[in-house]
Amino acid sequence: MTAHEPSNNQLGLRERKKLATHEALRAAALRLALEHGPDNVRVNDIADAAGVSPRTYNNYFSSREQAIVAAVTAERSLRIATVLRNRPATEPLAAAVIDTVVEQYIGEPAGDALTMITTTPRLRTEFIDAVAAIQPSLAAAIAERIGQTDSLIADVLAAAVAAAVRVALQHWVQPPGEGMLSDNGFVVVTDRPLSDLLRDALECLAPALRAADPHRDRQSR
Amino acid sequence: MTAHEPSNNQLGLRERKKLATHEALRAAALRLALEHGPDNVRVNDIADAAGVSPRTYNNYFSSREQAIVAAVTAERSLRIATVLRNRPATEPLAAAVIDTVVEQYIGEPAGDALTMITTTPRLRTEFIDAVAAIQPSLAAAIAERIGQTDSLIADVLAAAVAAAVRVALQHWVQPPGEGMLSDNGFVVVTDRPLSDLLRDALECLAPALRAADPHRDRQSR
DNA sequence: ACGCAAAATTGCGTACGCGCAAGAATCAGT
DNA sequence: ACTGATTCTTGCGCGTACGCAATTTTGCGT
Repeated sequence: MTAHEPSNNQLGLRERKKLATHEALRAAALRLALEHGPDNVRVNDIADAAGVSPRTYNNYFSSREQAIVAAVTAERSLRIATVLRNRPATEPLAAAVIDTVVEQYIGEPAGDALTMITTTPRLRTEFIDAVAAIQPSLAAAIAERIGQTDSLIADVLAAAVAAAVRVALQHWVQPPGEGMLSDNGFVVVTDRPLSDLLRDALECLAPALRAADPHRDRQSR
Repeated sequence: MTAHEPSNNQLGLRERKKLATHEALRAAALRLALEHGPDNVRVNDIADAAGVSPRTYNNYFSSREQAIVAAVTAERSLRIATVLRNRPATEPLAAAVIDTVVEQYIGEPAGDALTMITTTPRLRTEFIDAVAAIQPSLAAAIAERIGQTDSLIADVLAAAVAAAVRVALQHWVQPPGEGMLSDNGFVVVTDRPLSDLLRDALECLAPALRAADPHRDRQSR
């Protein structure tokens, strides 16, 4: 009898506890970072607040900043996939992907944490790397839409989209020229809003997305 | 005037020393890794062999593996840019980029070190991250070709190309996911050579490259 | 209910990443 | 050549990352 599943959930107790500590660590990391500043919080404190040992922390996160950023990026990855799946199947792939991604990065519910991230260099780099986390779920959603068994194409497109988002974020926090240095380097001197940068960046990839779209009829530009 | 241009030589003594220690550290890291195995070499040993302090090592490389990988990836980044510039200007952008990139990743002169990298997990991830290093020089070459003043488009395309290379490498080193079953129940085995994976991955982005090409006339394919 | 296997947590020890400040080397102007 | 200003190097110290092995918890068969 292999079905010994707990009636409570379809997930074993083990997995639930794992997820619980994961969530606890994320929440504690974000809360402490917002309270005392991101540089004045030690791994020991986070582990303490989550009720685990510091060693356990490193079983879940490979760096201190990763937990803080993960709290913000956590569900954004999954939301992109689900939102993309709920788009009408008749919609062109390019438009669906671009609208979905842009929508997730401008409606900021975590505005407070977002400014902290963009103003702390260590968190910034970690955050920019974190957009790569959307690749797997995005690739799955794209593969589902184009109905391909070969995962390479979907992975490449998802990775390209993630890369475009990353570039847009880099251009957002850093104006490209070195001469544009403000005296303090203190942040987010944006000549253009993030939504514009995101749209322009993703628009570059639209032709590639159209080429992979199985039901591309005539799609206006 | 804070010009960094000594009249004596093309490059000041300061810069030359910097480059020399950089090169010494790379060479020492690669040599020691090949001799004693990548896990049996300490930062102290590398710094010792290069004649600098361990602290100086971290002024040049942010991680231990980075030096080893940098020894292999070092000039590949610059070679891509220069090769791309030497292509005939009339050639379509997509073909030039794809051919150039593929060409740089299959003619392996460092076959011995390459196997060490692909067999060591820590080095593998570092190597896959290292392909992102081609982005700046590639972006410069692309921007030069499309004659755009806006760096965003060139950056996005370069990042997308780098991401495609990264995905191809990931598919190369990883046997396909354990659950990769097609609808017929056949396992999709991607035991294909790296050059094929690279071409397929980059071909996905070809439409985007063509769309950005200023003199795209009639391009076959 | 019992017991064994798999897996997670934890303490410990070692090595790494990096900020800081003092010292040395290098560069520009006089 | 002298001088002051950058810039690189280095020792020191703190906090982090991670392998290892012992312990505890959970999963599953009997």
